[in-house]
Amino acid sequence: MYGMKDIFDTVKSNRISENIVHQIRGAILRGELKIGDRLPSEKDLAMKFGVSKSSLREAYRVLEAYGLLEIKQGMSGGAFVKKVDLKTIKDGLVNYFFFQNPSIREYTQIRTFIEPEVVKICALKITDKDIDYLKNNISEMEKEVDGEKFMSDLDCAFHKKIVDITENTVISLIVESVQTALINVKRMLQMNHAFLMMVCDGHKKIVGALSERDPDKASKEMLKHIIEVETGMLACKNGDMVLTETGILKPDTGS
Amino acid sequence: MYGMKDIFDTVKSNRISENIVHQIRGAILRGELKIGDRLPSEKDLAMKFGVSKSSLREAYRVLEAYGLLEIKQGMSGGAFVKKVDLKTIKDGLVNYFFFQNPSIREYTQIRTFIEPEVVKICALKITDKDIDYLKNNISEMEKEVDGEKFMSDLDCAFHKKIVDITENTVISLIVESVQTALINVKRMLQMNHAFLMMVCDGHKKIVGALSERDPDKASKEMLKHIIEVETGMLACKNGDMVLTETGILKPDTGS
DNA sequence: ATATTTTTAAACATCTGATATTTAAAATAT
DNA sequence: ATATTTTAAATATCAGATGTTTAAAAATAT
Repeated sequence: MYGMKDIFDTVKSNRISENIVHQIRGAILRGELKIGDRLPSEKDLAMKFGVSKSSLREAYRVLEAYGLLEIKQGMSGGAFVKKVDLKTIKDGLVNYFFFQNPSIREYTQIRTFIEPEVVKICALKITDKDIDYLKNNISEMEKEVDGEKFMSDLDCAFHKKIVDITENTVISLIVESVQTALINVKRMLQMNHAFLMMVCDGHKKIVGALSERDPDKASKEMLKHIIEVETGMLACKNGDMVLTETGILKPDTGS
Repeated sequence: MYGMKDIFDTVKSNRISENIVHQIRGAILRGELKIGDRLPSEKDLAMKFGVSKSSLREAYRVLEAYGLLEIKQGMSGGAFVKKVDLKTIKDGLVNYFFFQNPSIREYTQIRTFIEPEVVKICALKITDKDIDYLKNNISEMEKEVDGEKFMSDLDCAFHKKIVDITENTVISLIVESVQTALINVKRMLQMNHAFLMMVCDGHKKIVGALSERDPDKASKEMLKHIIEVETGMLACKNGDMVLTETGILKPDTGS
């Protein structure tokens, strides 16, 4: 008998709500319930399942937390099957990374693997309209070199735009998520004016290479930019420092 | 006034439970609540917040769905702050990818960016014990070339082991998640014996290169393996086919 | 007829309070 | 000491009442 332990999940809960969550999620993932479908009202479905309203409500809440349902109040309201959106996933990753607390190096490493390749593809597919968008993004950024909060959004939007041009939903998800997580790290650091100028400059060079439709040049500029950002972030905190659970920066005393 | 819309999130709900979720999640993410901390009992906290038990219960349920809390019944039970685990994230991604329904190409592309680089690092850090583990994994796999279900787990474990050697939590998360998502696609296809043999063969060559501590060779073998798997999967479904919402394979009529 | 306002009903949101079940610890018996 | 039983704290579930939201229907005014 080959490792039975690997086949079955350990049963830990017999909660009614979990059972219902499992059934409804299963129905969605099997395609029996489609986007926009309206589930029965709490009262009706509770009756049908033979459980109390509260148990059913909890199930609906969990499914809503998963991003699988949208629950609307009022007449012709109810629970509707919904496409899971990126925000749900990103929020989950923020929660995950909070405890994982990856180093700047860890974030940078994955970026150096993906984004230089992404921009290569991008150089071959990019349109003039896309280039205008990116150029506009940079000018907006230059106007805002003092407002870090706006910068973060523009920085995200820049990298998001580039990755979206590849039309690969998996890569988009990953790049955007890493970007979001990194922004959260940046927020903790006090980025100075020089850093923000450096970011703008890097973006300009990338767009320059993209305008020339030069994949290799774009790739090199992207790699340089990512490394520069890492260096800048590390410099923003003299010595090795880590983000602690209290959100305060303190020296990394090693593990 | 620079684009106010970008600063504030649109307020959509005034639900009590959501407010509580927001507060508790915030306290965790600010580090005011740490792993293992026990929150007050439902009754007590409901009193403290001045809300009903049911509203508080819903909040606890949602936080549990996020993976931030573990709720235990019985004496000295209650709600405990918990590190978000990988399963929570993976399940979320399964939900997300179900609707996104990426093509095999999209999965393969990201793999070709990451895993050949990962295995390079791996070649420099791998220990003899790690190699034994990988070799053992392959022999297990060879024993099971007929039991596809077991194969999937072993296949995942193989790639997981390699990525874990890099000691980069961000990359591990991504590789494992893509792997899991891909396994779900594979499950829908009827993988034949030849395919499974090919996987084993690819793994053997990768481990061979790793044993020699040859990063470039390992990288090339990994890339070859990934492309072979893609080709094999595409071959498993004559013509271009997609995973539909009903879980059935049908010809991709293009978009 | 058209536009505005009011009413209405369906559905979720919240509250109250009771009962059942689970579980670890404390008490008891062996 | 060990095994068993009891107990108490906490969640799980249920039932039913009341409040709030919301879109559609009805009534009203223009």
